[in-house]
Amino acid sequence: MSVQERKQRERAERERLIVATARELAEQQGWDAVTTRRLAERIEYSQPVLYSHFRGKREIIGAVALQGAAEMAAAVRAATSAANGPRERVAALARAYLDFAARNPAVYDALFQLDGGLAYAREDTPAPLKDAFAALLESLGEVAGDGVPPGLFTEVFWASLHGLATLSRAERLLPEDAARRVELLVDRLAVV
Amino acid sequence: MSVQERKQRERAERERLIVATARELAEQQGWDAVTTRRLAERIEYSQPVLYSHFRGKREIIGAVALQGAAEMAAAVRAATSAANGPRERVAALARAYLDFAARNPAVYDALFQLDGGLAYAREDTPAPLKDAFAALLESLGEVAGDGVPPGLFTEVFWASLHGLATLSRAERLLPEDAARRVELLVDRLAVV
DNA sequence: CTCGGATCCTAGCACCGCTAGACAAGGAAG
DNA sequence: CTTCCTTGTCTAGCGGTGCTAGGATCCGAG
Repeated sequence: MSVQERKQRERAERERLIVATARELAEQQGWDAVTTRRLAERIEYSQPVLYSHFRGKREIIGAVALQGAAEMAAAVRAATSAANGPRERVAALARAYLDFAARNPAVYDALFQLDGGLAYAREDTPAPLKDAFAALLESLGEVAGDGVPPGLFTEVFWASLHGLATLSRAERLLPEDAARRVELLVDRLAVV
Repeated sequence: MSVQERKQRERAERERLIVATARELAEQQGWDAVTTRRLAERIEYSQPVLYSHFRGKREIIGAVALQGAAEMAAAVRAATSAANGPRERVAALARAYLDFAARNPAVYDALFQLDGGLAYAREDTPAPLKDAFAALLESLGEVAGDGVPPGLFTEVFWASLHGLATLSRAERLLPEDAARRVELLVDRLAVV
């Protein structure tokens, strides 16, 4: 039995290697550069090995996305728990979110721009995604304002952050005003 | 000379055909289905003809984007000019923007999701793009609030709309709350 | 020691964006 | 009228993509 266990362990280890390598490659050269050939070469296996772990490239993107969702949730919680008062907590959340998106563009793309084959905003949404949304909701819910459902408010605030994240990275906004945009957004949206 | 003029006219006409066909194909089956082969087949010319009009696929996307920018600007202006009062004008703008994005997903992608080789938020930004931003600014500037630069406010409001547009189309938001999200956004961001 | 299943690789498919080079049409020059 | 040359278009092909069929090899079980 021990032999099978070892093999399973090795298999899981290789799967981690695939995901980590895909993420690394995407972060270095963009997702376009993550081809099955290059990925296979980097992990020092042949292409078909990838398909024994994942159905296809899409699932690999999805795996990176799930990893990223967990990290983003952690980053957001770390930032909010270090802040005092609802207003400052929301500002910290916004900064942490945008900072995560800017520092991990490939992961952010995997989460929200590319098709990783994941279901969002549904019952069968994977746990890490639900939890990332929950992390936002924890701090945003307390500034939703009277009569506004926390979930609805979180969706709006999140969408605004997402818009800022994607448009500024695509160089469609003036780069020098980034901080002031966040200030304005928090000031207006959050009810304190 | 008349012969050359006729040829120029025919050339311009064919270029319009290429852009229109690319847009149509993208709207029907998504941009992934817009391959140079399929596009060439649809316009009943061979592939290289495309490259005598555009540098490559990216430039074709850019051409669709410019066309879309003009239409979006017109749609936004039509909606705002029919509304009374700043608050209602902004609400009409938001609805028109999101409606345009929902009705023309491929064009919206060409504008803001894909790489069409266009420069944004710069001096050499093509006129239609500048004008589309101007169309937003005309109505949003009057609700920026004291001490907030209209351009900055427009960027934030636009980013929020963009976030709502992309996330809802990617099915990352609850579909039934679309209208309430817009209400909330306008209520909070606009100073009336 | 042999057998059989698991594991992995080579080779290849159909498609992609893009381009070199052949070829035909048509006006200009002799 | 013939020749030439430009202009326009096409066929064919290059190197790449995601993905897979089928053969080889390894290794534990009996």
